[in-house]
Amino acid sequence: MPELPEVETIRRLVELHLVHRTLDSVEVRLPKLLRGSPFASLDPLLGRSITGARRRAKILIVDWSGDVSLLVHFKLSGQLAIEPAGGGRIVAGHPVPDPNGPYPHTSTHVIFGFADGIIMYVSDVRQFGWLRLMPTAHAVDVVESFGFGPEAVGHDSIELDDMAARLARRRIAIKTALLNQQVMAGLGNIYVDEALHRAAIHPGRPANTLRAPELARLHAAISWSLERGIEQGGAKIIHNRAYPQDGFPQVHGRAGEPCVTCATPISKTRVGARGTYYCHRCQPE
DNA sequence: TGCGTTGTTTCACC
DNA sequence: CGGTGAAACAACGC
Repeated sequence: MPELPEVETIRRLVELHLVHRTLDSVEVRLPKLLRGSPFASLDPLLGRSITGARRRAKILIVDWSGDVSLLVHFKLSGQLAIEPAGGGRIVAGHPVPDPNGPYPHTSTHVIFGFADGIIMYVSDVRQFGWLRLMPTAHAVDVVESFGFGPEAVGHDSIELDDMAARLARRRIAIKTALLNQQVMAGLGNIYVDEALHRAAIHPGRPANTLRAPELARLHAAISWSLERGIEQGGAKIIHNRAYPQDGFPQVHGRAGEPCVTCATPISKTRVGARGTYYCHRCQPE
């Protein structure tokens, strides 16, 4: 479930709490999560400190002293929790299991122990995520090898004309096109539903049939939905229901709840085999 | 208990 | 080569 806003939230937490902290211990309880990693363990990080955290698409890049970088993909259910020196716990990413319960738990797979007693937990209920450790010089190449399109939000995000050109050569459903990270990078199943609702476009519309005003609305709506998500520190969807009530997300996970625009009950359907929420009145075929 | 779940890859094909 | 559509895959909770 972590999409761009959740990963960006995690990135900011790492930057805020962990930069310049030295790693005293690391325990990888589920080594298979290092799948595809050039280094088979995280031990090379011991004694090093975090120098910064970057993000490209839904990939987090944590840079360490000694010019090594840790790439993390949270996939469906990855989560990061930090217990700062002063106590308490800050959690971002997937909201399950209960962030207020005891840690580590059965889905906690990597535990980082930093100086001053700061602890960072990487948890993943579905175990679909991965971590890859590599020289920093390789990190950008590895990320580029995924062929991501421009970022969907931010200072260097995709421009309207570029987005229009990319969509013009596809006749697949607009929702499916927007989920393709090579078209643009960052949207997932939650925020794509939010953006299409905001832009009043039916998720099944062939991408190449959108007209100029619709493309302009969509471009603005994509930024809007991702920015709202970042502001809020990510979306909270538990068992296909959105929280808090009457909050954001406004559409995804809200089947049967009233549309914020017209009060029509939100519908649930499938587009490209993905659960899709929309308002059949605001977003006609 | 088999189904639902999503981000991503793979594959056959045009 | 690039787009399409469908299937597959990861593994768990309910």
